[in-house]
Formats: sequence, structure tokens, C-alpha cells
Amino acid sequence: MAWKRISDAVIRRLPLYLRVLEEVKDKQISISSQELGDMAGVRPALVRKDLAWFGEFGKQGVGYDVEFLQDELRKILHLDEPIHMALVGVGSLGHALARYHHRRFMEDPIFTIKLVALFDVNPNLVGATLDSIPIFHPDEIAAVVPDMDVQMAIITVPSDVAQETGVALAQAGVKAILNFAPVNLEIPGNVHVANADLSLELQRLAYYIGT
Amino acid sequence: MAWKRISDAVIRRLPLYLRVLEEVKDKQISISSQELGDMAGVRPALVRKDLAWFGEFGKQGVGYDVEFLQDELRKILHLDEPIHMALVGVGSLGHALARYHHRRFMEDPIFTIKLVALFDVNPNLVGATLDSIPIFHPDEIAAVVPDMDVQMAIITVPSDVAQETGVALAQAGVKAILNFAPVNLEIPGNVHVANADLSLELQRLAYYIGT
DNA sequence: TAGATTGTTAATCGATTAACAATC
DNA sequence: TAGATTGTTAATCGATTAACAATC
Repeated sequence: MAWKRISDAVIRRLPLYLRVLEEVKDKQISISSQELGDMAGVRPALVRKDLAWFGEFGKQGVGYDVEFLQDELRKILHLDEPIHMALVGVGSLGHALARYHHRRFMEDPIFTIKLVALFDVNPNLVGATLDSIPIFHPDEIAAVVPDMDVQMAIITVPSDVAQETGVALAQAGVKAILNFAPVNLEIPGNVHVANADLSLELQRLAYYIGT
Repeated sequence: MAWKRISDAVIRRLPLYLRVLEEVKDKQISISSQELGDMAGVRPALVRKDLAWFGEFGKQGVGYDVEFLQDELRKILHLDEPIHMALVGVGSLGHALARYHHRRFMEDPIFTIKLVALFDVNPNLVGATLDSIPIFHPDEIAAVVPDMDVQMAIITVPSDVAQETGVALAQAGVKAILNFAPVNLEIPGNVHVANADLSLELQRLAYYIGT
């Protein structure tokens, strides 16, 4: 399976397929690459090629068994068991994302990524909880991350401390980071960083108001 | 200039270059594609190719004049004059994004995308303001958008009303939408939609915790 | 069996990189 | 002038699409 590196473009579409499968799972037993593609906004040939990287999940003349494919995709994305996540920087954005994520987690039983720890330098927050999630000082990252088995993190700290925050998380054992700070993080080791810089996205979109 | 469609991959890198230029503009007069590329995380040849789509901005043996290139990139991205933006759905996420964006706008004079109107169905919010930005009922989109010259919008409404919200915005004349709802919007006309679905991003990242 | 749909191969398309003549 | 660096062309690389034999 992991003998060949699978491109990021492929991985990016798997959660899209997962969303479609969840939507149709009560209505039908199987789904064709045609239908799955239509609903996900992807060409059927590409759907088949994407899935074929991981195994032979379909049946000729029939399509893919919805629940089986759902299970397989969950396994591939490590969503078949709980994932622990931390969030560093409980400012206005961090606070909102924490609450938003927590509500999502509570409402949707198949959403397995759980926020278990928050970090902030504000002494008024340290020691308190938000939606019953404990808030620690960032100095405790090295201790808390292994302790709570945290594997992913969201960074919502100010730009000037984003880099050191990323490094601290990586050294503590975090494997994937979603970074909202408007800086390009340079993280050592094989830690995957995804950027979710709102202002960059808006500036990019501005291009299209003139077409 | 617009005689040939410029690929989205190119447009996506322009704000990155803009950020680098802003960072160095007090320290140096000109910058080479090598240095610009290093700081933006892009190969120098690609930097030159990207910029060459829009004109001949550099000087052989010297590089690019920082302020001149900044001006040109701002013009290309329509960031040389104020852009009015609306946000629909003042729930916890929308509320936080509005405040976050507003602070960014106030602090950073070169950030020209201004949030001028909020929309929400909650009668306790309609008629009030947030950071002095007025909150309207979504029924008023058709009237307010042309009135206030709104060109971009952020959607943070619940999934089940995201599609109709998008259509209403498009019909009112909005040209670009940043959608945080976990649905694939089908918007008529040449409206550009970018998705910023947090849960999709996290599910994608989860793949990398096992590598 | 006949019809449908997969998994896979080959063809196409598009984006990135390397190389270099032009020239500041 | 000599050195540096652009803009552009050709080569490479990777991702998507079309086509179809295999088979449920």
C-alpha cells in the first residue's frame, strides 16, 4: 500500500468521496463510479483510478458497495479510530474554531477527530476549560502532547510565534498541523503542514471579481 | 492580458509573492526571482514564468523593483482599490471570522478587503452591529448587495441553507464566494467559489498521521 | 446470456523545470 | 566591459481522460 507515494491530489479527494457515501448510505447498497463522481464533482474515470491505488474495491457490472467502501476509505484516512487533536492559540479565531469543531464532533458520530487539549499564554485562560476541554500553557506542549496521545494540531497563534509553536508541536510528536497563521512554517521531520490562511485565500479570490 | 485564461495555480501564488514583497520592501529596492522564490517557497524559474504572464516587470542583471512589482501585483489582484465584502451566517464561526477579519483590516493598511455587511436570520442580531458592521436579514441580500457595492462574500451558514444563500448572493451580483459550509455549491453564472471546509481539511490531514 | 461497470493501459493535457540567448 | 538575471523556449514530469478487455 504505502510502497508507492500517493499524490496529495488523490488524498484530497478521498474525504469528498466519504462525504458522498455518508449521504447515500441509507438510500442505496451500491454506487457506480459515475454516480459517485457526479456527486463529488469528479470524472468517473478519475474516481476509479483514485480508488484503484488502494485496492480492488468494486465489482464489474455493479459498482462499489457503499458501506464497504466507506469502511475502506476510513481505514485509509485513519478515521476508523479516534484521533486526538490540540489547538494552540485561544484568541477569537481559535476560540471559535474550538467551539465549532467541538459541536461538530458532538453532533456527528462519524466525525472521529476529537479536540482534547487547548493551549494559550493568557493566564486568565490557563487552567480553565472551554466546552470541558482543558486549557494549558504552551510550555506544557512537550508534556501534554505525548501524555494525551495528540497526533494532530491546529495553530491559531499570532504570526510571530507560529514558527516556534510549530516546532514545539513537531518535537512533541504531532504528525500533522493545520496552520491558520499567515506564515510559511518550516517544520523539521516528516510532519505534514496544511495552510489555511484566510487573508491569502481572500486576496486570491479578489482576482476573480474582475472577470 | 485577459486574452488567455490564466491558470488557478498561477493566481494562487501571487498573494504569496505579495506577502514576501511587503516583508522586504523597507530593506531593499529590488529582488531577484531567486530570492523571491526562496522566501515564497517557489522555484525561481516558476516565479519568472508566473510574472511573465502579466508583463515584463523585471530588469536583466538586476531583478524586480520591489515597490513597482508590488503595485503591479496589487492591480492584477484588484487589491489597488477597496473591495467590499459581506458575510452571511453570524453563528460562532461567522462571528469569529468577522471579528478576526475586521481586526486584520484595521491593523493592516494594505489589506483592502473590507467587511461592510453581515447577514443572519436571528431576530436578536438583525438591526444590531458587530464591530460597527450592520447586520441584516438574508432576505435583504438582493437589496443590500447592490446598494453597498458588495463584490465578495463569505458563507458561514448551516449546510442545508448554504446552496440557497450562494444563489441569492450570486443573483445579487457577488462575483466571488468563500464557502465554509461542508457542501459543494452549484452557483450559476461566472461566480468563483472557493471552499474552506474545515472538516474536509482535517480528514485529509489525518491521512498523514500514519506516515 | 446480455448489460453494466470495473481496473488498467495508452493518449492527452497541463504544469513545472532546465537551459540559454538577450540585455541591463 | 563583466557579471547577473531576465523572459522564453524546449524538455520533463505528473495528473487527468479516454478507451476497452475482463468479468460480475
